[in-house]
Amino acid sequence: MNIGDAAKASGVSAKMIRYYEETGLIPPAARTAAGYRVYGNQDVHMLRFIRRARDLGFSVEGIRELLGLWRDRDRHSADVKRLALAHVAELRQKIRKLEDMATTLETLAQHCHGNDRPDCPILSELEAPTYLAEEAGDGHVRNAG
Amino acid sequence: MNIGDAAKASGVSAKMIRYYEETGLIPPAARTAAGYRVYGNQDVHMLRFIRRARDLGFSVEGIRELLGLWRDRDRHSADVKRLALAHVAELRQKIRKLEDMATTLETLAQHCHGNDRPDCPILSELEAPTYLAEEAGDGHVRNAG
DNA sequence: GCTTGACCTTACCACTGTTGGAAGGCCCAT
DNA sequence: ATGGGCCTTCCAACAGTGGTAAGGTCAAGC
Repeated sequence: MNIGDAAKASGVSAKMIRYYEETGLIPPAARTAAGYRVYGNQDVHMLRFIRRARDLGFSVEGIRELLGLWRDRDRHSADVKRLALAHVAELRQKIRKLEDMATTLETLAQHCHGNDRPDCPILSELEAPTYLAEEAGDGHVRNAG
Repeated sequence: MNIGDAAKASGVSAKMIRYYEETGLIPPAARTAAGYRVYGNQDVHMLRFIRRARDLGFSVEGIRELLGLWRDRDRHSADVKRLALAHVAELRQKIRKLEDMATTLETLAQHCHGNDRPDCPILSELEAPTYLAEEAGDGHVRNAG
């Protein structure tokens, strides 16, 4: 199977397959005399595994660890679980951050008349934080002059 | 004021200030005879504006529009609001995606014994989707086998 | 056997936003 | 004039993907 077929079968683009090989995420594929990469069903299986891990938001590094566990028949499911839960924690943290942004902005937008006048609390906020105020705990310089 | 002072005063790193100038987000700074960039209070003001917009998750492109509106004394607050709300929608979409990932993974992890045995539903899932099924739309479980 | 076209190869560039470093110039204080 | 700290530009890197160029290869048709 050539790379194009493997790509179709796995849902990972040929581009990405080469990239994963180059960065060592997957072992180098066998080659034909002409230099074409050759893949078997086992490889497609692995590629699919990778794609699903990516769909779950794992980074390439995370996937690397996951793959190691996957290949290790003597793995402990505790290790897999730990990896997954750590990733969930990361995800949740990102979500929290994004939600803070969204709610702040939404509150601001609610207070914006949204008409043809120029005055807008969103811009005011960006000029000088009021709602945001003390986000990163660096004290209170608060527009000293 | 040199770039270092402007950086400290605005919370945008000197590196980033140069980058923003290079990419046209901000106008080229005035220069001394020696080529040093020179900034005034107005510039620091703008830099702070940018930093806050970034803190709210706006992309550089979004900030570019925001800045345009900010500078436009004849702006309509409706335009600002529209921009902000569009960004909120993007944010919420990202959040939803992330949340889907997190809950899926969490569910999987709950079913994982997390012991020293190798069998683990997380890896099984990555091998062949069951919970995930059709990722982007309805989360219909298809365990037809 | 030759052409065509689809596919493959490597090797770059772009994007997004930020950080880091290197090599050298400038400014201020001493 | 020397030293330290700031400034300058350029180059690389991160993650991950898309794109493009220039060329080789394979399978088919005529």
